[in-house]
Amino acid sequence: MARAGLTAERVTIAAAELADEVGLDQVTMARVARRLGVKDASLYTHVRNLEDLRGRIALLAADEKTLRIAEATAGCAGKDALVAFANAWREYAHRHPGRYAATQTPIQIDPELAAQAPGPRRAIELTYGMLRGYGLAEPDLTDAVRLLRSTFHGFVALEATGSFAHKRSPQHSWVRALDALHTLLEHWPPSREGEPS
Amino acid sequence: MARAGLTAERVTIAAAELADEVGLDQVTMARVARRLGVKDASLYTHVRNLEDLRGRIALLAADEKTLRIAEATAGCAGKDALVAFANAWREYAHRHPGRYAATQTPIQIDPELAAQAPGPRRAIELTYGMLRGYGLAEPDLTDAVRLLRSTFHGFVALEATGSFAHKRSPQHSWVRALDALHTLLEHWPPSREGEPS
DNA sequence: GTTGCAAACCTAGGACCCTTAGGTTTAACC
DNA sequence: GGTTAAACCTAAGGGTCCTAGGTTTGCAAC
Repeated sequence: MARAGLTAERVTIAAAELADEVGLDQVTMARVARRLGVKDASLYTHVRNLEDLRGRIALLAADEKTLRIAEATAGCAGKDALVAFANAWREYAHRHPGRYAATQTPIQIDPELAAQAPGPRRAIELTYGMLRGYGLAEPDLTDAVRLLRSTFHGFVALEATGSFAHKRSPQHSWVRALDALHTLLEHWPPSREGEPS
Repeated sequence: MARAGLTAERVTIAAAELADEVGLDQVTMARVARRLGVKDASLYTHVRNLEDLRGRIALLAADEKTLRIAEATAGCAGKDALVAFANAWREYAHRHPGRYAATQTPIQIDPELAAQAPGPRRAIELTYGMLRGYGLAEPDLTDAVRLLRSTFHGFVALEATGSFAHKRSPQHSWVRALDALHTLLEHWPPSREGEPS
């Protein structure tokens, strides 16, 4: 019988495809093995266990998402960059719900493996770069980055759980949210640190 | 042997406690049963299956969170209301990570059961009420509500997954995010609907 | 108090999954 | 061709979910 020619990466990709198709919690060793035409025990040569596999999906997703954002924002600045960044983020989450869900799990990722992944570091650079035009300085810059990431992630997460009732299209609210965030970045409130609250 | 006197509600509460202690994905029929001093098969008299139980945890959490927010915002207005609302949200997520995580699962909740839960409806009322002072009209009001919910949820979700590196305390960023959102609500950008984009 | 009954709880068991241990086959290299 | 490391397998133990069907319990009505 011809050998399947597996590798940790191919197993991860199969698992990621499965996650997008049937949901992350339906990603099981047995199911991934069946998709690859292999017995489940054979996967343990390439992947430590199910938790490790989930972590690998998360890292793959982070890398892919970062890449999409980098492509989308290349050459943009100001509000164009903000919109491109945000739309790339949301599109990735829509297109790959299972992969995206994997990024939401509390971290249990092998640190050694994570160190090799370029995604997270690059994502930070991209985000800070996108905000360069708004003229913020630390620590406001970090606060603004966190606010943006929170809003982007929160929006797609709520969308995914069906938390937006149907009155108004999420797409409309999304566009308006980006308008609002742009305005906010242009009028970032001055810090009152040190003052009595 | 004395009967345990279970009910769907008591099973749900035991499961919710377990979720907070060991994580939502560790909440298993067998484990809940052990905690209640009962065989796992016995739980099926009160709860349809594991998915149903998860849905019940989510509804419980939604109700509890809404209640905390209602208590916290009672008598507040303007920025005070915003801050009280947001802090109550975040504190609930911190204090009950497992319950909170349950609210993030894609909905598969029994509609009949969900209809009985007062949480979601009340939460919407509270959120709109909190924004009353900012003088927004529909559809901006809905967009603003969605933006706030996205940011609140996104922030605590990213916090929970350890996505904020340790450079700056999340608490600082949170306070600044609330400042920023308050400013934003006071200067909500005018709609340009109908204009060419 | 006795009887009846509905619900609570149990045992038994099948199907699936995760993971380890150890054997066999493949492919590549000397 | 022979050696070797890795890929892949079978076998098996233990855990989980859930159903089917039997007991027991506690209440309520006679």
